Amino acid sequence: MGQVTIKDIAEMAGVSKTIVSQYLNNNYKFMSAKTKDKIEKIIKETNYIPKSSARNLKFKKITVLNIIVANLESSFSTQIVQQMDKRLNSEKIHVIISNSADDEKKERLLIEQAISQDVDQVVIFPVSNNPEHYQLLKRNNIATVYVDRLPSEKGACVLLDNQEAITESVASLVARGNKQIAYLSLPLVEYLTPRVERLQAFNQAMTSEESVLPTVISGSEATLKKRLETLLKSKNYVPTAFIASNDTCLKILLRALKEYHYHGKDFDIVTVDGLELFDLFDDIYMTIEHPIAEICTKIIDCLNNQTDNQQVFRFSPIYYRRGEK
Amino acid sequence: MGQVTIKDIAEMAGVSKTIVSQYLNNNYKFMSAKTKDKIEKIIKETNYIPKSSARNLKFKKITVLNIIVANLESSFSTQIVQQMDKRLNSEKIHVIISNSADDEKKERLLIEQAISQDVDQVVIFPVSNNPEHYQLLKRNNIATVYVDRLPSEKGACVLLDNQEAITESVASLVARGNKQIAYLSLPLVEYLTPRVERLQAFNQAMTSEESVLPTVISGSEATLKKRLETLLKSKNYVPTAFIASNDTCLKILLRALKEYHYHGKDFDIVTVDGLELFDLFDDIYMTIEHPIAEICTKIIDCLNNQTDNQQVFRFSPIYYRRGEK
DNA sequence: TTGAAAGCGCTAACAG
DNA sequence: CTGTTAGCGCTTTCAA
Repeated sequence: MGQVTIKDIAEMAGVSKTIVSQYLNNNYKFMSAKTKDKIEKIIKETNYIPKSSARNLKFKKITVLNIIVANLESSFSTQIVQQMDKRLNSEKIHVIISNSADDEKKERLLIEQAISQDVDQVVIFPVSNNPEHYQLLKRNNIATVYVDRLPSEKGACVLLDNQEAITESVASLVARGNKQIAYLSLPLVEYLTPRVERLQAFNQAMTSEESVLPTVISGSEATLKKRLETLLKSKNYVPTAFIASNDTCLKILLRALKEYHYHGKDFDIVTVDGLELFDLFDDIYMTIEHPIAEICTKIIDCLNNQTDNQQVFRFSPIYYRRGEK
Repeated sequence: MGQVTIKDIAEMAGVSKTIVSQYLNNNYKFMSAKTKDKIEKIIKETNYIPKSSARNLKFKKITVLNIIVANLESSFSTQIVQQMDKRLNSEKIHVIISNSADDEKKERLLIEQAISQDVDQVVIFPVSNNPEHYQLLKRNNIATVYVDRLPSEKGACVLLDNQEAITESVASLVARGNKQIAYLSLPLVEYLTPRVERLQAFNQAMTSEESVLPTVISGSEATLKKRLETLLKSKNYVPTAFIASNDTCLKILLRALKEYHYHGKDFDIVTVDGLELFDLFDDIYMTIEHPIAEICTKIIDCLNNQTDNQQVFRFSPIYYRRGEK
């Protein structure tokens, strides 16, 4: 008993495909109650589910939204995915998720797959600065929203107000009397908007804080770890506060602090993302989170009003401070 | 410039659709070099990408694998997803990910969507014990592999050897001289295989350890937290060791220990999953992980030899012990 | 109320 | 080497 089709249902019900099709589209007004019941019964029995690929061939019936994340392990990504999925996935909209794994080639493949699968909407965490990828989406009339990173192509984009987040971080740390602040970042690739913007904001904030000594440490995970070790070992200068520009940096920092038995020595750590560690380490003075619900609302808005909303939208962060709860 | 189709390409190249179709299927043997070049050029220029929905309508061309996870935040799930995706996603196989969010209704919807989208293979972390859901997959000839939980329906299933994992945990803790061991679990719903099997293994291991006093604490996250607090506050009896039956329990435990300033008081914690916290807390004596690569190999094997492999496959855990590295 | 026919984008026989 | 034709599963005119 291979795939059952509309033809089978029609034959079993003793009607034509047309009637069954009407039934499938909840168009009962021309149908006798008897016919309707009969079709309903047969569909139930056979577990018939129409193929959306066939339905969409001539007339678009089902909207498919493809969320392409760059990193399945980042909490920001999974929160966006979960929220979007929860709000949108339904009989009418199918939400499918893909993972580009921070790989430019993979991203290209996924975009091509999206097009070939006749996807209608894409929400993407871009991993390349190759405009060609994104032009493909546009050419195929796919409504697109970029998340977290400014696209090389004109389009709707949502991201954190990085400037505000870091400015506030510095202000908080200074207000608490810190004179030596270290800033941790992954490699500063030019098109990785959050990294670049956050560091810029840090440097800018520092220019007006003359009494504070800043240190910037950046590099791959391994490099970052090494540099941090060097810093912590050099007994002459150890910062009193750290800014982890994302949760990966935060974890590296916490490991290093533990290894050098610096835990409990009263540091002030501020981090962007990584809220789940907030409750576990007193050293984390403040965690900065993305306003997920708000961002998703805007994403949905942009998907539906693609022409009006070809801009960049920045969102004020949410601050979790120690003792506030 | 809406969707460009095979017809457009054929017209632009001055040939029939057939030739273009042959080109698309890498079937060049009947084609003049000139024709081939012309088609190639036009496809490049127009960024034409054929629709797999149309290709698959009559003759199956592209395989679609749908991974349905129950919890996007569990590291086991994301690791499986990433590994599977890395190994399989290609021109010939599209891997799409969905999230049932531990919701039975959602799972049903996703299964129906998979069928309607003409998915060929499903890898699912089941969330219900409703056999009907899974029969739907079978009826539609979808190759299915269940992960982590025994299905209510006969089929291929891969999961951790929970018995071995917990037996080994207890043995380790006892060998280290622990006389009071507390076991933490989320609610013991009957069809949540890992929870049930692990607790059974714990109870069984305890029957042969007469000198050890076991405590079992289970419940929802909130309940677990409360019970743990009660336990830690009652100064008369505090365990010397804990077994966290998964990473959610581990986080609750670590929070509770911190809140009561028990950190650094030399507990022995063993946990299933949650390796990322291993380096951050000395109290974690051992972390038990799933052998992801091995499991994925078996999943792929089962997908491809569906008829031979309708059994349950259990995998020996990987143990990370403090000081081993 | 219902059915026949055309067509969506694509592939594969089969003719030329 | 290339084109014609039929058909995949479904929806929608349009006619009965």
